Amino acid sequence: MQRPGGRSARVRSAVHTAVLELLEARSWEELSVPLVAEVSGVHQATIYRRWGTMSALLNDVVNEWSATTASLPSTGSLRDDLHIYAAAVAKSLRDGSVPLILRAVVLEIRPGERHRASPAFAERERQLQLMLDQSAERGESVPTLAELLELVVAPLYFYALFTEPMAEAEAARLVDRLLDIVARRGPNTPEVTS
Amino acid sequence: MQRPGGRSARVRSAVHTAVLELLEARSWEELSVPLVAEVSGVHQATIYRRWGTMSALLNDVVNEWSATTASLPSTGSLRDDLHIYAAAVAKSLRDGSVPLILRAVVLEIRPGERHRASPAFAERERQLQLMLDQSAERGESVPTLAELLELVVAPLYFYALFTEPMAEAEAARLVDRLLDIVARRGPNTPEVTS
DNA sequence: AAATTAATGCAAGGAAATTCGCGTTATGAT
DNA sequence: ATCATAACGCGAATTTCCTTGCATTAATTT
Repeated sequence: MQRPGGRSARVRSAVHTAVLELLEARSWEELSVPLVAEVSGVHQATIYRRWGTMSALLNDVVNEWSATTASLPSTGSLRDDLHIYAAAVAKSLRDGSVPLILRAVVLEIRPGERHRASPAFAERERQLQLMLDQSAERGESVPTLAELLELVVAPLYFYALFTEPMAEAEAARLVDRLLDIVARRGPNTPEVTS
Repeated sequence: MQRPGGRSARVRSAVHTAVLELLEARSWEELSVPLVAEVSGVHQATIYRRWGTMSALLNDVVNEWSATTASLPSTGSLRDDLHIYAAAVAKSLRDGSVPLILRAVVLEIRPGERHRASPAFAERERQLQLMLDQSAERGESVPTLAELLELVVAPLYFYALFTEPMAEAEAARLVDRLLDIVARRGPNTPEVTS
């Protein structure tokens, strides 16, 4: 019989908060369970028993973070929705802690093991597909999810990881290019590729 | 007075080889200096003295690897060059050890510190810019470096990191889309943006 | 509110990682 | 060939990380 409420929830929250604080303040390699224990006020043994490894703890933090991230906009116009979404992603990627969370996701990749999308991204993709579907029902010509990922999301993450996070204005440029391609393909939406 | 040759070079090579072996064989978090020492036959203390941390060692391996990577193609046709390049990147991203090296690059990002492109990428970008310049001199209409990065390189890395590495055929699709955009913009190359 | 028992705290113990002192090897200069 | 010393090997000391057994707290059931 599990006991998710009360003290356990408080401990979980304290540990998560401490991890996020440390991710912003210290460098990656000095992040450790004993440090998190000290900052959070939770005992080491508790953290080890509940999460096992630093890596698993990071993964939990990432899932929590993605779940509580603001939901997608729904203005009735795909163009507006995408602009808002792209700006939000660009902003979050500039916020400091998010690139570090990204590193946690990257660390979860195991060699050999064919890794599906990390949970954080799976949820995001589901929401994006929903946005596209709703737009299609309104009769707009919509890009595919793959196009959205490749032309908007991928560049945002690429720059954030390897060079400098994009400015929000630049992110808008990505959306415009995507919609430009879609528009040129034809305003009347053909059959959806099954 | 430094002594880069002879034994030092041999030690460096043995350690690098061991790291690459371990990156392919074991999971990320069981990678450690003592393990590298055992596999390479080089003493722990030597590794600690020369590289300091596992992270710094990984960075060194990455730089070495990028320096010895095959140079870019030069067929006389930008389209062919790009297809070959994209296929090569896609292939290397499927090869197992390279995604792991990618992680090393990502891990080098320090909080706060405004990170420019890592040396490995800076060199790659230089080579790509050269390819584009040569094509422009031949009178072809060329994309900008940013366009090439955003439309071809970014999706390749995005998929490799967060879902599944792309197949080489899919990579070709990215190149076609890029060239399609460039062609529609006008076959006559305008002034180069300074 | 009494009872049951997850979940945590605590402290000691063991395991792994990192550093240090010192003797040895062999590179590069003379 | 000889010399000075950078770089390495070795083993021990030290620090840090992780585990384990037991006592305590408090969430949940009755």
